[in-house]
Amino acid sequence: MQKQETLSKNQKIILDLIEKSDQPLKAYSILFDVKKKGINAPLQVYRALNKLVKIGKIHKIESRNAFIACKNSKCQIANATIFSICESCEDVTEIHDHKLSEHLRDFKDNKGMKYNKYNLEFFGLCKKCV
Amino acid sequence: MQKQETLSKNQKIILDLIEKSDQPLKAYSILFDVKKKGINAPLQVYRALNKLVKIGKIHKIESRNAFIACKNSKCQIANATIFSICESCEDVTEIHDHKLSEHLRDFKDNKGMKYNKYNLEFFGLCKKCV
DNA sequence: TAACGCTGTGTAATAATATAACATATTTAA
DNA sequence: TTAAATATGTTATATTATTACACAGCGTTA
Ligand SMILES: [Zn+2]
Ligand SMILES: [Zn+2]
Ligand SMILES: [Zn+2]
Ligand SMILES: [Zn+2]
Repeated sequence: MQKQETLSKNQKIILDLIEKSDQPLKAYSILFDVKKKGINAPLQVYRALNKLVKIGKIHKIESRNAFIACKNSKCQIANATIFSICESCEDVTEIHDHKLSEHLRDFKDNKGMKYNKYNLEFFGLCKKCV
Repeated sequence: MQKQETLSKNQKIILDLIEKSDQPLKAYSILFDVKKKGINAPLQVYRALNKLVKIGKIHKIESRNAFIACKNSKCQIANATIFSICESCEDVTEIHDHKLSEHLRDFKDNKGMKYNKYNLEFFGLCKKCV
C-alpha cells in the first residue's frame, strides 16, 4: 500500500497544473499560470515544487530546469528517474525500462558509496525530428 | 588518434583553472578567479565553458550547475557522462564503468529515438559521510 | 488547556545562474 | 584574398532560485 500524502492547497493547485501538461513546465511559467488562483510569488511555487519532487509526484528535468509529472508509480519508491529528451523539439518522455532500472539500481562503484537516488537523461532526436 | 582541438586564450585559462580543481567549479566562482587574468564578464566565462563542454574537456554537473574536468578519455567520444555525488559533502566523482557504459550505450527505447548523448548522476553518501 | 514542534502560507528583497545584442578582431579555408 | 567561422569585449538584461521575517493551522503531549 502506497503512503497517501495529503497535499496542501498550493501543492494541489500546482500539481494539478503540472499533471495537465504532458511536457515539463518551468517554475516562472507555472507562477504565471497560478496567479489567477492567488499564488503570487516565486517562493510559493518553489516551495510546492520542492515538496512535490520530494514525495515523487513530479520530477525535475535538471538539464532543462523544468518539472514534469511522474508517469511511473515505481520511481516514487526508488527515487530513480530516467528521461529521454529530444534536442530538437524538446519533447520529454519518462522511460520505464525494467532491465535498465535494475542495472542502475544494482550498480556499485569501487569507492564504497551508498546510493539512494539517481537521475538519467538521454538526449537525441525523436522520430518526428530525425 | 584523438582530434586535438586548439584552444583560444580564454578557453585555456578557464580549462587550466578547472583542471587544477578536482571538484566542480561554478561559473561565477570561475569568473572571480580569472578576473586577474583579464576576463571580466560572465559571458566570457560561459562562452569558454560551453565550448569546453562541447569538445568534452569538461562536463557540466546539471544538478549542481557546476563544471568539472573530464577524467575519462572515452566520454569525449561517446558524449556520455556518469557521476556520483555525495549529498552531504558534495564530493563529485566521474564514474568509469565499462559494463554500465555499454548497457547505457546500447539502450533502445520503444519510441524510436536516436540517442547521441546521456548524462547520469548518482546521489548518495560517500564513505566519509555515511 | 497550554506549550511545543512541524508544516505551510504570504510578502519583500535579493542572490545566483545564464543569455541577448552589438561592435570588432582573429583564424581558417576556399 | 575574400568570405566564413570562431573568438573577443562590453553593457544590459533575462531567468532561475533563495534568504529572511511574520504568522497560521494542526497534532502531540506535558
Ligand atoms: Zn517518475
Ligand atoms: Zn523531436
Ligand atoms: Zn568525462
Ligand atoms: Zn561525502
